[in-house]
Amino acid sequence: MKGGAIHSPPMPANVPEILSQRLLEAMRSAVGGTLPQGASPALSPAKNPQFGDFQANGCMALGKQVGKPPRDLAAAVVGSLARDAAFLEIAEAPEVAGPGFINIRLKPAALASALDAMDGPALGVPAPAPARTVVVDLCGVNLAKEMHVGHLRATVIGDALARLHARLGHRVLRQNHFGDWGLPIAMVTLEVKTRSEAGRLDMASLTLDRLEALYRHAKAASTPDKAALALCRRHGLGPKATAECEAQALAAEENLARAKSALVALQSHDPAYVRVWERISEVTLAACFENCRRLHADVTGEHTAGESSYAEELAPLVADLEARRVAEPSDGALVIRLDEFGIKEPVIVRKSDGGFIYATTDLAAIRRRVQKLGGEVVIYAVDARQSLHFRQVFAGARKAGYTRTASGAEATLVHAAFGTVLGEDGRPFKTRSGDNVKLADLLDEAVARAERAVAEKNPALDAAERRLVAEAVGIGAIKYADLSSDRIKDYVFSFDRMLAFEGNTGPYLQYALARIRSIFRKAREQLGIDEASLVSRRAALALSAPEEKAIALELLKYPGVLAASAEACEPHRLCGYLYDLATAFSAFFSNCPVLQAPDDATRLSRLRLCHLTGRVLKDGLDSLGLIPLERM
RNA sequence: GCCCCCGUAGCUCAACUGGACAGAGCAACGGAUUUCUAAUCCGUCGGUUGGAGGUUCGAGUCCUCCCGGGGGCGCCA
Repeated sequence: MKGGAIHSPPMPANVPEILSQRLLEAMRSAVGGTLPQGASPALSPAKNPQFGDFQANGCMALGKQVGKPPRDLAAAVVGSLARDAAFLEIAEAPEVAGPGFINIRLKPAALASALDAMDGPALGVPAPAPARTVVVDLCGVNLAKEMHVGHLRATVIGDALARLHARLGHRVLRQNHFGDWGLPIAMVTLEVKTRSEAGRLDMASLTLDRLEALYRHAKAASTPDKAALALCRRHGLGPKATAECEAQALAAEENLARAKSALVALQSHDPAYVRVWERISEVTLAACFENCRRLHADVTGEHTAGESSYAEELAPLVADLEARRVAEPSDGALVIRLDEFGIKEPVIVRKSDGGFIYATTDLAAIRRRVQKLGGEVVIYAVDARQSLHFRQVFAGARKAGYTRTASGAEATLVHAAFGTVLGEDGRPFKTRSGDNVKLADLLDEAVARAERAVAEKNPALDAAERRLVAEAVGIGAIKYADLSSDRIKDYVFSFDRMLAFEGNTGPYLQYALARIRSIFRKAREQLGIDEASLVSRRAALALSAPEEKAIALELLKYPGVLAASAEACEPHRLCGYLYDLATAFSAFFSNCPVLQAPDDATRLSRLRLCHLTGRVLKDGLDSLGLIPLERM
């Protein structure tokens, strides 16, 4: 979704809206005047077709509030609705069921006109009131490190949340919090610099693969092998082994000291170090942006703010905390106590050696995002293992006043935490040797598998299109698998399942859309029917078959699902909805001939259903960051 | 030791934030193709929602305790 999203003007035929209004009115008269705070008809699509099209559960909650039997209240509500002309224009006289449910059946004409009203540019999605600025923290790559499945989730989920909010009409700013600062970074910078100066490394042809190896090497060389040393001492492995261990420890200490001075050099902008560091950064980000491009995730340089970009802000920030006594000394360090937020663990903002740590940077990031970028909502798509860290930092920022927006309101901070990606053995997803799986390799394999499937199922596609389709299907499958289950839970990574064409998968949704597109190609070729004219002529919708009615009701849910999915930061809700819609369409497709419909009116009506279903599917896929396909 | 998250069909996952008989896909079994992509659709089988209490008209969902799994707990990011 680019720039400003599209929105509906106030809709004359917003059926759920009207039903809710009439219900609320009826509830008011049922209690004789004033409703208690928060009373709502709780109107929702019927859970089961036998209960009608919509159900209102509000009378049961109301009964509890006003101390009256819910069934009596519901009976009174139903009684006054049965005399309400505005209500009866769109629905049959409602019924009470069970402990106080109100079941509502729409009149066929009302269903058709609701659908017709939805077929505008916005697909029934209202403009937000008010539109907000939403900052989304996503991706979070680290310098000199390959992206792996953890970054996959942070990127895919974060990008989907950004798209969802943008689709609803909010102003969205993506922020890729790039880990490019700190001691480990200094280590690898020093390593690269030393090798390059010794002529053993060509900076121009530096690859991320090579960088990651150097990073590991540098890190190992600066870490005393305590385990080995302990082993030598405990088991008396002989003077030679012990001496080797001690030598390693000594060397590590020296290397660590060198890394620390490299960090100081970087911090004081020593050009020789900065040049190397910038090159490493460039190589890392080039790979990151290439991965994001393939992932169809909108993350580029303009969305990237390195930790280094906060470096100059940290000392003043901490001084501010100290001056205002938000932070206090503790064992030589400076901490913010968070007891008033129910958090026992204080957050350290300055180490006893005077250095800053990641919590300090995260505070600076919150301050920038809220007070400089104008974020009213800041969402973090970050691993659930950082839950405590974010609770601390959010509370600390609040205590410091960094969450106060320009208008004086408190920004909403959300940790959209996600679980771990597991292999099919139920253990964290790793290679056999225990290393992280490179994201790029994962994408390659998904695309290769998708290409084999496409070649087999649709040999008619030429090689170039097959390649494009495979890319969209393979990558889409991975993304959808990541988005379609509750993000807080761990999920099991399985190529076979995610690339299946049955069940709640990306390919299944893309396929449903491709079938719709195919119908319109044939409609044009064989019958000369143009999709655009279909809409402009507002062909009448006749919803007689159960499959037609089922799709119509499903379509009407879209705006509500989109809003709920964004509000809860849970893309899987939208996924589940799109799967239901695609399923309803598939049932329709096999039972209701469109082009071969019995008469012209039915054909046009069904074509409009296809058109609207296709639009919602495409809009939904766009909002999740999957690529809709004309053909597959 | 303290804190957080998770536990739903053999497997992988849902359940609109407290609503009606807990739903899908896979697997197993049985059907549907002169028709727009069968990459599909329809049906059958499959459940003490980890356990025990509690709250209420109503609990997979909220509270308490237990069991099991994962994670995190100032000076790494």
